[in-house]
Amino acid sequence: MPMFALADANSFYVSCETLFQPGLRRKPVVVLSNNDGCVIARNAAAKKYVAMGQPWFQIRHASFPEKIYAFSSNYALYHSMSQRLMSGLEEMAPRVEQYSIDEMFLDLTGINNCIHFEDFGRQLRAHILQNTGLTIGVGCGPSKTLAKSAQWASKEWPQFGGVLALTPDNPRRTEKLLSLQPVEEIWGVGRRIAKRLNVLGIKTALELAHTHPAFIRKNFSVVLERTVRELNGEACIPLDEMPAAKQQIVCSRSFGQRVTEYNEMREAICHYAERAAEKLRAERQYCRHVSVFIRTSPFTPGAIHYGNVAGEKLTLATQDTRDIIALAMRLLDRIWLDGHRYMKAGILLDDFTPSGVTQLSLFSEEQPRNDSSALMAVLDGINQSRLGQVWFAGRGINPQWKMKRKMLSPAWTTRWSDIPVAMVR
DNA sequence: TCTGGGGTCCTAGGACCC
DNA sequence: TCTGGGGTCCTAGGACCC
Repeated sequence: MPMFALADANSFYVSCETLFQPGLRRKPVVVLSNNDGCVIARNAAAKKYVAMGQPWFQIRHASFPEKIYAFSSNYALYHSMSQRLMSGLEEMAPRVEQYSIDEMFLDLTGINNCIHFEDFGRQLRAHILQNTGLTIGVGCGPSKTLAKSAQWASKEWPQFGGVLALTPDNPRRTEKLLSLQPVEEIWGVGRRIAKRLNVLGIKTALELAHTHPAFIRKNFSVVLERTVRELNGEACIPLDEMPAAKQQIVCSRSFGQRVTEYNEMREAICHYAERAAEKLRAERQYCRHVSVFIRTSPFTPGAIHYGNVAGEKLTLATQDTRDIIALAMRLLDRIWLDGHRYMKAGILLDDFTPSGVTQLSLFSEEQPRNDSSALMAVLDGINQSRLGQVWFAGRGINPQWKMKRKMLSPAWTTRWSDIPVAMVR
């Protein structure tokens, strides 16, 4: 019988911030999305005042019984803390799957020959706390979905001390927990599906578990059918140790202020194209398809919302920034309309192949650039060295539209000049 | 004034083939 | 009355995740 654990950090982004400003730990703290747009993480103290996804401008001027501390997202810090967290977890289990920036599935099959699952969970917690300063929750179950449910419960009820195991030898306990879990809290059930299930009278995880899989498959999908089976302890979703190569790369951003000039938009698209090409090379892939999209804000009252996307296939697969910028510029020209106040734009690369020269068309005039890989290697080498930066002129210098990050914390763990100093008297 | 970014998988339907 | 059947490939859109 397989056994999975899910380990996940408590309010990860906020914890990363308060780790270096411990005085804020018990105060309400939130982390904001890019451009300081809306709330994407809250600690326990902030949960009673602020909803997930709530726009910051609504909160900033509202009055609360306590001051709410806000940080712009600092992904350099979160990534570096994530790496420490993940290597700490890897040390404790032979087979693991990193599921998100702060979550890891661990294969615990057979481990109960030596130690109880919950004792193991407590060891895991202590190990991570000591090595990173982060507090994690641990849920165990015979399927990934049940491990997720256990982890949800470990946070919902503090008396579990952040560790909870659902095991086949105690089915009553699993039933009890599932009867208390609303369907929208199940892993794989989002708002839409939850609504439809509620209409059918299925409100709790236990009620979903007791619904016939064939009925679910017919009326919903094979995905939800799998969830039903997983809730019944049947492991349908295996541990994925080697995540497959990416199938698409997206670079998109909302602007710090609206873009109305064509030249500004060109700079932005050029910048995103550069970033996307860099990511593509880091993945050691070549792409054969590029799309560009631009859109206005759907929230502006009165204004007509405009959004459009254009895509095109490349004759030759490429990972050369010059090819991707050139095509992106042509695509932008197809969808650009004067007179709109654009809020967001982006580029998407897909249709990947692991090597550049696939099959040269007999009649194609186009030939691959022979200096490409050497030049790109030099570009990436300089930019990764952190000693200097080079970029394509089309991106411009210090543009108006760049991201707002007014409340950014220092790069505590990734920049020498920002390393915290301990004062000893 | 002000509302995130980056992914995955599945399905339905159209185009096209013989 | 009744207007084929079966297959593949591609794309757009919808659902989900953090």
